Amino acid sequence: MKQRLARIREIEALGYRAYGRRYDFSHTIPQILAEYGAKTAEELAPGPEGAGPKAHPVRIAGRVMAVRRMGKAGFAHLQQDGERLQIYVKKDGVGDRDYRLYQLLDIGDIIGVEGYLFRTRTGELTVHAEKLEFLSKTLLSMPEKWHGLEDVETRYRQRYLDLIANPEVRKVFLTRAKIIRSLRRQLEERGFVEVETPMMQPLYGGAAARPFVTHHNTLDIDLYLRIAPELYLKRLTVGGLERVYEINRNFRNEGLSTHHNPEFTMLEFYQAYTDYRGLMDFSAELLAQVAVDATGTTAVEFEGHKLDFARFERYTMREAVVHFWEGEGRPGADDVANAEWLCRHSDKQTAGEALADIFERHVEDKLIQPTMIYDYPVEISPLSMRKPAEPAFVERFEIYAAGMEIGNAFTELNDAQEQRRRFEMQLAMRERGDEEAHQMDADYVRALAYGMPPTGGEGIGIDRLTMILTGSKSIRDVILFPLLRPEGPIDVVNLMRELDEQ
RNA sequence: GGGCGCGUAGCUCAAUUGGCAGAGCAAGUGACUCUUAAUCACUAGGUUGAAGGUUCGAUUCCUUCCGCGCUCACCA
Repeated sequence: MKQRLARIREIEALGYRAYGRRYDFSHTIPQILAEYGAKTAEELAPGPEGAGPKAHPVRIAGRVMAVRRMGKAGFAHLQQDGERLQIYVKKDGVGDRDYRLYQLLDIGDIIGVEGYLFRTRTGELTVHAEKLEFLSKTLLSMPEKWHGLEDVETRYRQRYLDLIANPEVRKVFLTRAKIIRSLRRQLEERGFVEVETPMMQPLYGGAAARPFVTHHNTLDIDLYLRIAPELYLKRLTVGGLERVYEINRNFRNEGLSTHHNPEFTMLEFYQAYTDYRGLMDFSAELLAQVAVDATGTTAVEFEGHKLDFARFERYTMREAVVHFWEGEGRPGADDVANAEWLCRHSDKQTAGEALADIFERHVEDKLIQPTMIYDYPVEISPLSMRKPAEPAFVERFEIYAAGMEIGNAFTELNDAQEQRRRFEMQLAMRERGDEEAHQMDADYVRALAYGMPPTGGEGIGIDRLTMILTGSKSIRDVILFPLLRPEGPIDVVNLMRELDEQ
């Protein structure tokens, strides 16, 4: 770093700014590659009509990623938007001052180059430089040039380096943006309105999870970071926003794993006058289109499996247990409907909880193909409507792919009296020590008491969906800054202070 | 929280049974006006994650701690 700080003075002595200002480029590097990438040397060279040697003048800017110097001339690669273009700098071509600047370049510096396009002897599209401008100095050295940056911890902590060094990482996050854009566009086309509801909530609800707690000083109250936006969004359907959605963060104070980050992004949407059957059909359409928008096809590769979002499988939870059971003691349809059999195969208290438990242990990780599992036990679904013919079950389904849950949806319970009873059931569970049981949300019950239209609601985990559509096996690879333990002192700053004092 | 594994130069990695801590890239100096993992010569770069222990001697063996990864548990 000492050398590089000294180099700043050399750059300034030549009359350049080490930290430049505005640079009006004529093309981005990807634009040049797209526009001229297919042009031959002859097409770029001065034409017979006398187009002149500067037929294709360009001004570009980018980060220096490689330099090859050969005495009085040399090459460098500039990177912008994840793509690289070579420049050729010849002492005769740029003059002594710019050539001296070229000799001072470090890998990682950001420069502007004005010149014209040509092809080298080996055929690479290159900018023949005529004028250089210095735009920003790097004080630290870049990751190694052909292994890139591989240390997983550094990649997560210093994501900017990961993005510079590993172009495929950039692609993952661009795909994530496409997924979100596709969902927004499809929802907007169907008349959904995007809203924002509180992330700091006096009562948390809408899911079973432990919350983060924070404090508001002036009001002197504790607030919870939301575990789900659900109850607020349904208040809005009461208010006549019949199609609403929200894409934003939820926070759950739980363990970290390759499938869990404490803050994660959910899409939740609510549509009045439909039910879970309507949402199953809608989800299949929505996700198939997202897959196309993000990857160009409905069939994606994940961990060696071909997943086709154009072909959703559907099973009831009970069917799934029968169908996917492996090994000894495979149950029949009558077994999974039998409370005694269920309780014998789980240590849960009720038949419904036992069924869900058995499903999670025997089925969930086998749901590789995109699958919808429907008809859930009422015990684990305090906010969904019961099936009229089967009151032990609710009109709920979850979407699975690659062995992960990526969505959860149900016909919303809009009977205020029944909702009040369900909350009281949850309160009883809470008193028995279940930290994750729902709190009574009196305001929500009051909202329902004004009448909510029959409504279907759904949540889709954006991070997990992105994992599947980008082939990422850890959720940390699809979150730019995943939660890590704090790093401790960063000695670069101390070094900078010492060098500054000298 | 449990189990397994990893931590060596800025980066990517070596180091035999416990016997002088190394290479490539990056960096510095010099040569070179079409190179592309540029090449060639030379130079510098280390608290081997931390602390303790065993030993004549520890990157190597032991203990504890720190950080990270995988995995199990937890997590509709």
